[in-house]
Amino acid sequence: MKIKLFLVDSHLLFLEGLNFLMKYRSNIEVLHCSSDPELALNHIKVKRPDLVVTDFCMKPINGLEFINRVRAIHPKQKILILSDSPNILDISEIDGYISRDCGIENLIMAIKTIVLCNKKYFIIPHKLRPLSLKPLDKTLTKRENQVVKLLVKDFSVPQIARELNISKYTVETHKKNIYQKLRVHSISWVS
Amino acid sequence: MKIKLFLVDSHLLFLEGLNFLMKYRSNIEVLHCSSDPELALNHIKVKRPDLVVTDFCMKPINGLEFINRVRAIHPKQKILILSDSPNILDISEIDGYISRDCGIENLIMAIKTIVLCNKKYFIIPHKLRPLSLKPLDKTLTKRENQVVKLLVKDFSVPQIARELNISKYTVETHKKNIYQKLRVHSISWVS
DNA sequence: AAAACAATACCTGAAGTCTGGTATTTTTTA
DNA sequence: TAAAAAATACCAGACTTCAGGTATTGTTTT
Repeated sequence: MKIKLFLVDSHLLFLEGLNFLMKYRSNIEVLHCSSDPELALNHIKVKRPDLVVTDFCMKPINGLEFINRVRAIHPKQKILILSDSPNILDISEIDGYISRDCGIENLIMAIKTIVLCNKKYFIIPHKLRPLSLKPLDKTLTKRENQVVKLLVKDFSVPQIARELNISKYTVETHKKNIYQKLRVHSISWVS
Repeated sequence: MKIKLFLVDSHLLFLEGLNFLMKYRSNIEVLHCSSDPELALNHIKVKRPDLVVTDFCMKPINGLEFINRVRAIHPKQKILILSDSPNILDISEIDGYISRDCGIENLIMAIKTIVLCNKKYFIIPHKLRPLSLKPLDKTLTKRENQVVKLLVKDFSVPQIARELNISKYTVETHKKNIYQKLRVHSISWVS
């Protein structure tokens, strides 16, 4: 019985390479492979993978939102984050984290550990800061999402205020709320 | 006659996938494939690829330094940057830039355009800011490199001062010089 | 209709950043 | 050895960030 996988990663080139590796260098089956998390969410309603392997920094929905929405469909779905940057991440919410610096053997090891041994598997790089073991109970609002997207693009508060046609004080409030919700203390922890 | 390539990327998993794709899905030959830029520099002394395809954010030497050192060996070596983050980048120094978001067909197109048509090929994402068309004439000193490495890890000036056992004023001076040399105004333009 | 949520706006103080300086000591290179 | 480069240290002013508030106006949801 083959392990069945979903692959989600905004980096198409990475995704194509990984899909190809899985096909010809492992006995793992890729049920669905997409650079669009929305599309992946549609497919997960009908196909049940053993594991979802996903990037964290994605558009248009970020990793946190993606995880939440996967879990809204299948609450016990196993998820492995495959990323390389400092993320908002609550490690109690996922089944594993592995860096892009790792090799394919390591990834396959992670997948097998999670699916076959029913264990969690973490390789946490220096830049990653798992901030809390409590679930992030609050999700960002529409406006907060707009603000966070500009913040990670390195827009300053006055620039965001101009962009969204609101007061700089409002932007500061949103920023404050975003930090509280995501339990971070600087925007570099997000991007 | 096959196009001969060097692949350099710190993300081993990405590299392995790409190498595999090149082998079985194109008639491009990968002469050397490495996640260690130092190692690649050693090999480029004896093997002459048509094109070096490389990441920009690398350890222990960054993309800028890597390009400089490749050019010190072969001044006319063609170089294609394959990356995904906002970089210090002088586009006049390289032959192409392509994002990881692109597909394999796009990458192959870029490679062929550069090698066979002898043209430059750029797909510049939103986050990338090519800062100057003049070459960066000054390289960072040893100490400045130590500082910049901590800065991109999101260390504050006081933290760096503690880490390196020097005055915060010294760190500020280094930071100022780094910004001037790299022609940036914020550390987020580097990381 | 009442309660909860979302979006807006303003204030303050402590801390940090950035840019403009000056200036000395140590190390490297010509 | 003399000159150049690197590393060190300090100052000030304008500005930004972060965390702590308060408070009003819409918009959903129960």
